[in-house]
Amino acid sequence: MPEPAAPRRRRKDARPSEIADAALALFTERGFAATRLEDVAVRAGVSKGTVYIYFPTKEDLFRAVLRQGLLPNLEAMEQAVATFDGPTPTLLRQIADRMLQVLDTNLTAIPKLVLAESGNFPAIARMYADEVVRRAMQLLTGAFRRGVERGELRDVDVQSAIPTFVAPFLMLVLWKHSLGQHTDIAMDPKAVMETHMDILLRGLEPRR
Amino acid sequence: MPEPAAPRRRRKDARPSEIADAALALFTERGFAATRLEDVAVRAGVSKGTVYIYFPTKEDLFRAVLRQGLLPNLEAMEQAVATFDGPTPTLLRQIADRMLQVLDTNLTAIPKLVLAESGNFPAIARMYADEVVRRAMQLLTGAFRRGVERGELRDVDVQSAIPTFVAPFLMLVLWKHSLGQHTDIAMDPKAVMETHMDILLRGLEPRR
Amino acid sequence: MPEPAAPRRRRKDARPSEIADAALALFTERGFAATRLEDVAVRAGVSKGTVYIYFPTKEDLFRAVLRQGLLPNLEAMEQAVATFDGPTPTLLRQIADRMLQVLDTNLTAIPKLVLAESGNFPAIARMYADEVVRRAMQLLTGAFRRGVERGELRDVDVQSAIPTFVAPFLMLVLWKHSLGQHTDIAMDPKAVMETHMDILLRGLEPRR
Amino acid sequence: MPEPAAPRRRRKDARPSEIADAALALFTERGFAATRLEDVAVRAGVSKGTVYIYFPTKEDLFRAVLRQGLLPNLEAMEQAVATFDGPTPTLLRQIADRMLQVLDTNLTAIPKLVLAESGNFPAIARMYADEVVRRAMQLLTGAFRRGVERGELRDVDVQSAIPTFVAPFLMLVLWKHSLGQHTDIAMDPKAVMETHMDILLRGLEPRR
DNA sequence: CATGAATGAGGATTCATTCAT
DNA sequence: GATGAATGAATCCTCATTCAT
Repeated sequence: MPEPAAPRRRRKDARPSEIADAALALFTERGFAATRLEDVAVRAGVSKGTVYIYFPTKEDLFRAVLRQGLLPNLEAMEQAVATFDGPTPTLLRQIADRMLQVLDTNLTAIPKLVLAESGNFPAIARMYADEVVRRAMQLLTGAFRRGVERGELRDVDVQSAIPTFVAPFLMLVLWKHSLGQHTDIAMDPKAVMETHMDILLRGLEPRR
Repeated sequence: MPEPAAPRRRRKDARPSEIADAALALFTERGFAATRLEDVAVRAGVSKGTVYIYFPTKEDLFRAVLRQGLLPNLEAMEQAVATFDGPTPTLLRQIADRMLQVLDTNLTAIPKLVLAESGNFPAIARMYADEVVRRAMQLLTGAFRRGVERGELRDVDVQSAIPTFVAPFLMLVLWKHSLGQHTDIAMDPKAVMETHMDILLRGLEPRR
Repeated sequence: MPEPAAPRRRRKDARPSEIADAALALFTERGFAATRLEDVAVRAGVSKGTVYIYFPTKEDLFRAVLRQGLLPNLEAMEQAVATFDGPTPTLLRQIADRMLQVLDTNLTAIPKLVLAESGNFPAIARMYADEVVRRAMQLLTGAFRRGVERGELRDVDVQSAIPTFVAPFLMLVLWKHSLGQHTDIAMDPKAVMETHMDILLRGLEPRR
Repeated sequence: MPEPAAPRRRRKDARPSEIADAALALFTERGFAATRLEDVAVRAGVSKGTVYIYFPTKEDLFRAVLRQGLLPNLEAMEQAVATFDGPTPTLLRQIADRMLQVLDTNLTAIPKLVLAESGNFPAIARMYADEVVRRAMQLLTGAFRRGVERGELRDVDVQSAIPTFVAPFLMLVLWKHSLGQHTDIAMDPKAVMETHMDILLRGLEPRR
């Protein structure tokens, strides 16, 4: 029968998201299994028990972490694409710029996390594939098709072209959260994306 | 009363690599922390104790897993590039083909593993970055530079162009070992690489 | 701007006993250790913190639970026996009837509780044995002895005969709070006590 | 990553039942919830982990504890009753004697345990009620009916008479494992059962 | 060499208890 | 007084590691 006491903070109800933020950082850094709930608590500035007030299990915390902040961005992009009106190459550049901005965000930790843990959480993998990957692909497929239809892009197999477009971005994202932390190999996001778009758009230029 | 000779185990020395293979598969699937030594043992068809005969600790097993099989391939490629003699676009296509072959290999599990665990094993991350990534980049940088010098490729920032070249392959590799297992979203490696090379080479074509 | 008087809580001082009642019910059902203070609070319709206003620790609550309601009944019986004036068999029947009435009371939960927790609370076990069991035995011993002296009961070893008299009642009490909740095996208290008294009194009839 | 070692015993495969014995003792003494697995381990002379080799969860251990040794005794008694051939009062005395022997056994701990935990384990309560209580009642009902039919016992409501017969025994059993441990109130099993059978059999004597 | 029973440190989870509001 | 968010000791359970056979 315990009996001690202790101080306490008392910060509004930002608690849950503070905890989820801390968890996202640690899960990304160490992986889900290797992260101790106590470390999450410490990083969020609360006690172990407090984490359990908001998240019944470690897995629930994991789910909450993934829920926060992916869809919003995707929706914004979908909106932007749907309402865009100029030439497709410009649209693609805009998307690339947007990605570059997201790179500075801690949201980029999520893909690495999903990738690393998909084997342990099939349900989450499925959810992510369906809700995020599929939608992102549709978004891009739409943009590409638009370009082809308007005669602004060469008539390639749109479906297969998507990876060429996104892969470098994904690579930057993963690099940032893995090897990039441990080596001095240069990987300048801005330069990479610029060169990438240069090559890609030239490679998609319609034949004269 | 003599006993019939019991059929003893064959290939006693294949043991270590059998164990490492099993470990690679499980580490990739579940991550290092979430994989139990016992499961590795079962998958390798040996007992828990036997694993310890060959690998003093779980981390040693991890290191052994990573050691097997990456360098050899890289060296072969370096050789191929060094001795290649035709036009650079052809060289790049050959490299891409080679990558496509590697995709069917269980070696592709390694990048995912390194990516997922780099946070927990900085030394390994460093090693991988230096021994594999750096070398691969030099290899490709060399090929690109050769193309530029021979007037077969446009004069782009070679350093920054590498990601555009490799990222789709990396993406296929990671997809195969993560979300690809849990969704029916199509991702045909052959088609992807073909379209990719098509766009890339066209995008790198020197101006006429 | 005056606010309408909010309907405040009535019976502020009924609180402690309401809480003790809730605790008795839950302790009996699940045992002391398996009962969470929070559940007691919920059942009593108050908050966790409120329980602590009245009972400094869980163990204090336990003690309070046991204190309520045992002695009063015992005293009443002692009084009844002391003042009874008719034939002893009738006295014994009256005692049995009284027991039967107590059976409908939630007081019967206490014996089960004491029984289950005596290992964890030796002090309470001792208290219960001395204050309740011993007194009850004296009470009954007195009644039996009176019967023997008045020639209304056979001359048996009074001390050893008590269990024969009370055990069926104890059994009904325990049954009610344990297996009786989970089976459809019939156990009709009235019939049992009737048959019991019939056998017992006949068995104690003095020889002609 | 732990790394220590430790000595080890190596006692045949009595392990499981040794552990179950230790658990029975502690569960009875303190209750299921209040017993720590570690204490069971210590008492059984093994380590915490070893308990889990044989019993996946604490609840499984609980079930195993209950399984051991109840039915065998019941079956033996059923056998004895079925083959008995003399006068019914003698049969009843034999049953009582047998109970008295069981009293010295640690099997008597089980009823207390079931009683205390039935609220937390309804399934077990049901099982115990059906497999043990019901069978025991049938056994005794049979014996009583036989007596009535042979004109050796008075024609009472057999069903309701059972409690009068067994309750004192049950009381001795419970007393032994609860208050009996904490008080000096005398409760001599032999004397109690003797007086009990004396009263009971006289009370059941058929009218001349 | 191979085995798998045994060990115990480590981490997830629960809940009695405190205290700012 | 009442509340319930916060705390952290206590406990269940897991699994890397050891070692007698």
